Amino acid sequence: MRETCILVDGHSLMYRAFFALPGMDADGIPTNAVHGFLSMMLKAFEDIHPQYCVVLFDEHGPVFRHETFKDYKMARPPMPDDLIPQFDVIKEVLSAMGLGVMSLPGFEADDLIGTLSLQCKQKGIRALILTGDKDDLQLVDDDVQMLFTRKGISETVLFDPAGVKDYFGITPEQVVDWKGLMGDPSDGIPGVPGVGEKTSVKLLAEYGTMDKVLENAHQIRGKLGERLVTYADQARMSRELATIRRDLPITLSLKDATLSKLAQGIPALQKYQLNAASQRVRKLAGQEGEEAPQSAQAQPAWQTLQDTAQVTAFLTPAPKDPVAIFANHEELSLVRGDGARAQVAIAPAQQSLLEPAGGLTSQQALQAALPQLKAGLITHHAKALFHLMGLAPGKGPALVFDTMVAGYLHNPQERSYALQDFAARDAQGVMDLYQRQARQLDEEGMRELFETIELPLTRVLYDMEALGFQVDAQVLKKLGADFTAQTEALREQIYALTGVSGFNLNSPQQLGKVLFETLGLPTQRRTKSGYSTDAEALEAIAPLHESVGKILEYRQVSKLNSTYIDALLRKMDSQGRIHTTFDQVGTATGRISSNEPNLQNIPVRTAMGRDIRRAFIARPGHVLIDADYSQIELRILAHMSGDEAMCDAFIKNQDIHTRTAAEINDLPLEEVTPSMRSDAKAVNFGIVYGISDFGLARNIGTSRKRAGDFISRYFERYPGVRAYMDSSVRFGYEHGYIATLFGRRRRLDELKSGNVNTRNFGERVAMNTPIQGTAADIIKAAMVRVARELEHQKHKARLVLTVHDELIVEAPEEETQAVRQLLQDVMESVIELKVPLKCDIKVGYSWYDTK
DNA sequence: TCCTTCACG
DNA sequence: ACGTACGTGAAGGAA
Repeated sequence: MRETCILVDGHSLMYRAFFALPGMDADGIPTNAVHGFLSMMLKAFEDIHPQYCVVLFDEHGPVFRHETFKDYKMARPPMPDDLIPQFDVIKEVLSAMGLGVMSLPGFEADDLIGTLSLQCKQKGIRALILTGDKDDLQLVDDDVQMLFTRKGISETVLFDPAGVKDYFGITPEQVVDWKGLMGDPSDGIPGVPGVGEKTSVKLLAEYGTMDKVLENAHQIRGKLGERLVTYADQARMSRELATIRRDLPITLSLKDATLSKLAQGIPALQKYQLNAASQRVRKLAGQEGEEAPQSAQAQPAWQTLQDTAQVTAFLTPAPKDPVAIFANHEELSLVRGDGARAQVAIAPAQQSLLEPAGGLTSQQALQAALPQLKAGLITHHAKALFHLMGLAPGKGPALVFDTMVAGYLHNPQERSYALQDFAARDAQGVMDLYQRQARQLDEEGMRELFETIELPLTRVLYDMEALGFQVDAQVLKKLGADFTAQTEALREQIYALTGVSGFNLNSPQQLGKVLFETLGLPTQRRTKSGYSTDAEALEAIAPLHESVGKILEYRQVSKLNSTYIDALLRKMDSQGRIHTTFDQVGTATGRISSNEPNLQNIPVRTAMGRDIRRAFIARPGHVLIDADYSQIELRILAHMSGDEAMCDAFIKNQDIHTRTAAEINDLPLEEVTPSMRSDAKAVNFGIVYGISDFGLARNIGTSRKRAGDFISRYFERYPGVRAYMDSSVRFGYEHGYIATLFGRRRRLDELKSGNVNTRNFGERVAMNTPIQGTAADIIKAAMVRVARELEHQKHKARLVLTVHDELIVEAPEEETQAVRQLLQDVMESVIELKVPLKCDIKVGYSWYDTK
């Protein structure tokens, strides 16, 4: 295995840690930054197990003017007083731990990192840069990776070249051009005023390099073009400032940077009362000592495979048992292609491991392994692995177990399902985890849910992602032009009507000032940071000033433009299709979510927004078939509560909102007015959410008392519903979790809280989750069966999207009738409840036409 | 990064 | 007395 040297940007990490953590001190010396710094560094040690580590610091000494541009940098904010003394503390501790600590007068940490990473490369050692500074992304290549800290100090992401491109939309080579254009105030780099992260990525995507951007600046329309011309020189200078040097007169001394003497730092850690760090160091040092002799005996030797033939040989004859594969893509699905390390463990008897090396990429290794996986695959985050393999739709190994999905079923509320524990971060670890989770699923009664729904669903979702949804770019562009014209006209009108021009309409803060201070309109609710300017607040004052209606309209149109037009156009592939990513482990209730782009919130409620659905189309010769469950949540409520009146309504196929209105107003169905039905509809929704009189009152705009009356009438007429809700809450208190009809669980820690609000929230969750979650179970089961039936019946039609209670299939025109029937039959029969399941099906050439 | 706002079920 | 409907993802501004 290749050796790894971690290069830490001490300056960047100390800043990150200082702002991320609350103040703390040891005998009057602040240590919060030291504490956070060590926590990040030790996390990297635990996860990666590097052999070497050097920490680099800035040193602002005499500067040689001819050597560097950096003394031209703008003034930076001064270092906080509490941070300054912490640098001496951290340097003392790091030196005591036997790690490398370096600085060079006149240079910043990133130049030292640039230089040392190059030296690592030359020695054949993998360099791993630990930093919170995006500047260093320019150093990333096949031998140099970067661990980037996010969310304060709690999370790191591993970047290789493909990961950089995926995440930031630019290549490592483009980083200096990118920084040059957008600047970085915290680093004293001016950039081009008015050009931020988004604009610079867009410019580089279009022109490739800064030089090309500046060459073509005069052709770029509007303010942006002007600024690029005016500030061209400043952009070029900024690029120089952002360029990291790799030729400083320093030498990497590996023997002065090993992790073998970590334990010697423990006294220094204790001196500053850094107890958590001290414990972790003890463990790291102890493990090293204990594990080494053991691994030489019990652990199988690594086989380094250089080409696909060796991979095939390694897996020949094809294993009779499922093969576990670990690929370190799970951090954020970011590390792909060359960067991903794939290991294969064959269970249970023959415990060999392999690691691709040399010119062999893990993608090639995985593809070579594919035909040999006849007994199936066990892995963590199979869907991402399928993408890595480039699996063809419907092809590939049987998925035997997915440890990420199993982890999700065990607790659907984890923030991340990345394999944290170092022991699990290899193929054997995945195999061990699988054994443990399989037992756990049995214990928790979720084996069937896992095997018949979630696991096969993974494959269905992969095929949907890979297939994508056809989009008509022309329709989007036309709409975008209309929207842009409208926003510009509205903006001018608003400036004229308010008498204030030039303020940023997208800023709630500035807008609030204009409406509530300049114009003196009555303030509505307040938010943490000022006046509330959301649609509800604006609607209340709309009659008082003509500008307010225009602002609402502006908001609507600019939202459509920024969220749907630009984003979707950017996501189209060469075939004009958009590939969302479905998150199977992202929601607390069991629903699937969709991201990058989110195709589950494409507008439908307003006419203007709904037009966007004209761009979502079927391929030539195909149609879209859209099937949605009618009132699935209320039908589930009827079933689970067994309430007689509610079941009766569905069995008689009555309109449930009309029936509810008739019940609570004590009228025959024929005498229900539209307004009564509308209120009853809100009550029905409220029931599913775990109703309160306050919430209902706000929603339908009535008094709290009247809302309360509605609710009591409702429970009088549907007594079974009340009994069911009570029993759900009681179950939650007794067991600490709540379950769906299919046994999916959600923990209810909120019910243990001493805070009433938290507990009330827990009770609402106890009422809502079984309903929302059962609906998710049902549509997931339907998806698995639909996909299976389409294949068995040799149809070419395929699922392309799911939106919670809706499935969309793209079908050849000639299959329309058959597939339409298939969808309806499968969806309505996927489970038999006390009331019928009903779905509505529409066919069209665009999603708009399936309304 | 956090907050506000708003698109969907 | 006190804050409230359930579940998501994305954009833009402020700091």
